[in-house]
Amino acid sequence: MSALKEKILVVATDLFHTRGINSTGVDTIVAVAGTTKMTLYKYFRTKEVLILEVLQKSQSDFQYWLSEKLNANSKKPADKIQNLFNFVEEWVNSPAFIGLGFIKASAEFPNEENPIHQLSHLQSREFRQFIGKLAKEASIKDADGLALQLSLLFEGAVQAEQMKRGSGAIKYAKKAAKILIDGATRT
Amino acid sequence: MSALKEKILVVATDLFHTRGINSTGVDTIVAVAGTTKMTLYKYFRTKEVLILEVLQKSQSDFQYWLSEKLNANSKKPADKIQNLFNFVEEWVNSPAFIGLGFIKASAEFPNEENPIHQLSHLQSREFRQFIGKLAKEASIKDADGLALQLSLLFEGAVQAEQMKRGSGAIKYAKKAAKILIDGATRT
DNA sequence: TAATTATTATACCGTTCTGTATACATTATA
DNA sequence: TATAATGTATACAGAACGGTATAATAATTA
Repeated sequence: MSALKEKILVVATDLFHTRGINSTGVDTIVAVAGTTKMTLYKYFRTKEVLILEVLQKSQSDFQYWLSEKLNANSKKPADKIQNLFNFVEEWVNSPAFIGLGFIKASAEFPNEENPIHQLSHLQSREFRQFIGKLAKEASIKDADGLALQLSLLFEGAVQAEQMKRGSGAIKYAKKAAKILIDGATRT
Repeated sequence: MSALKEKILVVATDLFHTRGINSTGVDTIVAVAGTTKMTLYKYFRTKEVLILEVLQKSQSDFQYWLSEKLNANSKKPADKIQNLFNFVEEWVNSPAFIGLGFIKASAEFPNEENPIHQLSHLQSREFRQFIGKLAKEASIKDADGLALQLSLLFEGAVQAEQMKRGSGAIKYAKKAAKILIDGATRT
């Protein structure tokens, strides 16, 4: 990928999160990225395409980071699901944390027929399935049910943290997750 | 309150939720409400003031409805906290459900110095304190901790439901809430 | 009825928005 | 060195935005 295209993606990601998507104009993006609109529109046909690519990249970066962390820590399925929120906490507390793209995007584009909303919804579902897979590998009975509950805690905590940093939400989400996981494991 | 002012508030509330706040222009609001900009700007000094009043009304309406339901059902504190998510489920599944205003507003206005963001944050905190009061009255040890956890589940479930209606999120949130409440009560 | 108030109708201002057209400069490649 | 691709600079079109000015009309109250 072109260095300039990547720069635009990085800058747009940051601006979308700190100022909102609709409130960030392409003029601002190119100014901060140090380039021009002509170049931006060469790599991204429309602003909507740019938004979609930003969402894609943010989510795949996060999922990749999380998978690597989990695999590096332990190969045992039971450990993986137990460690999930430890790494989520690490992610949330890292300086690079800027929230979850698909939460904000789905709020700014509530129309279910909007491609951005659809992608957000897809990403939310995919992350839930990722947790579901962890739960199934750990031989948890109602794996999808637990995955849904953990994803609610996850999204709720991220929501709380992106509303106010250092809210302590993730700490209690972690405790709640442990209770729910242990309860589902015993069953 | 003037009938016209109320009509504008109702219409704006609906449009903000179905199309997003920034994506809804005042021209659209007055057209749907069947009035003119002159009238809108008579009752609301700026669009920002209109947004703030919409948020205020939505949240106080919901909180009032929930309090009434809880009080009508049982006066025992232990029942109240146990029934919380039953009524939340009723609210979410009602046709009138359009989501939580402060979640969307905080996403669209991420700047912490923005009055809309500040109000959203305040409302989120107030609702958590409302749950905290229920927990304290039910003599739960770590009442604030439980309140935080329940609010994460609540906001996560509402977030999921406003992303896709009938997602079943609230059903599993209810189950998770019961586990967390029972766990905190036994302690 | 007269005076006041509420509401409409409409045109407009200045700004910002996405997206494009045109011309020029730079860099890489053959 | 010639050719092609990449990027810059700038101006602008067309629409939508929030908000205001002015004048006319309808409803309320004294």
